[in-house]
Amino acid sequence: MPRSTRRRPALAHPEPEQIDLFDVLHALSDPTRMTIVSVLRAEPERVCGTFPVNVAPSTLSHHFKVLREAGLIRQREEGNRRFSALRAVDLEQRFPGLLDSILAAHARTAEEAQEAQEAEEGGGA
Amino acid sequence: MPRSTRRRPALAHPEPEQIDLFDVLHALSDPTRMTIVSVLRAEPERVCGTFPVNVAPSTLSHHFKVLREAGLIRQREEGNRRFSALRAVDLEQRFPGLLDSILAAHARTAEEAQEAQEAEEGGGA
DNA sequence: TACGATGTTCTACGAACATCGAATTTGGTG
DNA sequence: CACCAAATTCGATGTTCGTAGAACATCGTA
Repeated sequence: MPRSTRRRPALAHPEPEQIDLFDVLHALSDPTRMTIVSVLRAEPERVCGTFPVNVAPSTLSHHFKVLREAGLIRQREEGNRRFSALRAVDLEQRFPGLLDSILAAHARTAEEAQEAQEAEEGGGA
Repeated sequence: MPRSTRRRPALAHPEPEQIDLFDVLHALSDPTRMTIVSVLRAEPERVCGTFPVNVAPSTLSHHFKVLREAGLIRQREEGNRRFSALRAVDLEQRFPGLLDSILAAHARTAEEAQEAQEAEEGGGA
């Protein structure tokens, strides 16, 4: 019996057909969580502590839990670290086109925010 | 100066470019509001009190306000009644494909709920 | 074994939210 | 004018949410 694995309770992930639309929309209605998902779309996996967000570790842990229980990300443990990955395939199967259109909308919003910031720095300072 | 119109303050609607993605997602993360939007997609306009939702009038009024301020619906007054319409064109311009994919996802969810109910009535009773 | 790093759980708190009932405003109609 | 209908605003209530600090668990390593 392996002693070094699964000491903590296994991470709960909903099955693809159990993913609830309202949970997904609620999860993505928070900027911090949207950032996490957005970053995760560009790379296969990432360690929890390396996301570009300004919140306390406990808060970040809470957000990961919300995303995981909503079915948006999958988390696996490796030693001390925890890797997160976007469940893009499962989400595409469950709600085709949904994630893409939301992330596209967010990318547009992010562009605007950046342009506004540049305009402020250039003209306001 | 017409006395019979615009006694109450004009209804506030955000411009298309002011529509915020997080406001939209949050607005649609509530089942009652999702139902309103879903119904509104199928017809051009509808009177407030005729939506198939089970909440008090004051609660419904609150939900309409959330939807309106998020930019999802447009409301106009006609006499005593208030008509609501989906801002499909504005939303498509602001976030292309977003509303369609969300409503498609909701339609799929609604189908499942109906099937589950039928299965329960047929096999469980 | 002791220590540091990573991440979680527990607890708490203020803000926001969904809900309702009562009172109010407005408009149509007898 | 009196009354009713439609919808809102206001006030209150209980819940959920986002946040952070403290304590705890786990792992790798000196």
